[in-house]
Amino acid sequence: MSKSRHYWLIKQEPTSYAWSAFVKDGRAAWTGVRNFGARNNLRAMRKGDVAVYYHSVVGKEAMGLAQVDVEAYPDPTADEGDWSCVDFVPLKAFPHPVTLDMIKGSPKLKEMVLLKNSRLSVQPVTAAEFAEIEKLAKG
DNA sequence: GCCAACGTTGGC
DNA sequence: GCCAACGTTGGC
Repeated sequence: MSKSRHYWLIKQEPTSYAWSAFVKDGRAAWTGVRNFGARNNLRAMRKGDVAVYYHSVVGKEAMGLAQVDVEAYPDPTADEGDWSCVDFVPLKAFPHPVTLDMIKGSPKLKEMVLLKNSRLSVQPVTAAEFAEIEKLAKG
């Protein structure tokens, strides 16, 4: 079993926490996830894994890449329940944001969880999908 | 354990 | 602003 980096997609409404704010902060604890599937994905992340940072609702585009800096630990914002968060740091901004329309228009991306289950806020991305997104981001 | 009702998310 | 999709809750 070779160890391989895993890829993810994290979703955030820019009116709540925009990519630009994340870059300015230089780090973010990804708290507030209250969905079991999303939580399990957070827990599966390993330091160094890379996540596509996607703006939902407003913009509907992938802005850049975040990297896992601290693996899952108890979410300090959870009053009750078994919830986790991870810490991300900005890795790089895309030269060109990848819009939802571009993703929908790419045959290689038609199986993305983003399209199949758009409500899941923390999703796995395959290596092939990730490579395609990076390609689209170059414009 | 089933399923209807409800709340939330997110695209349109 | 609307509504479809999904997850959660609660009655039975």
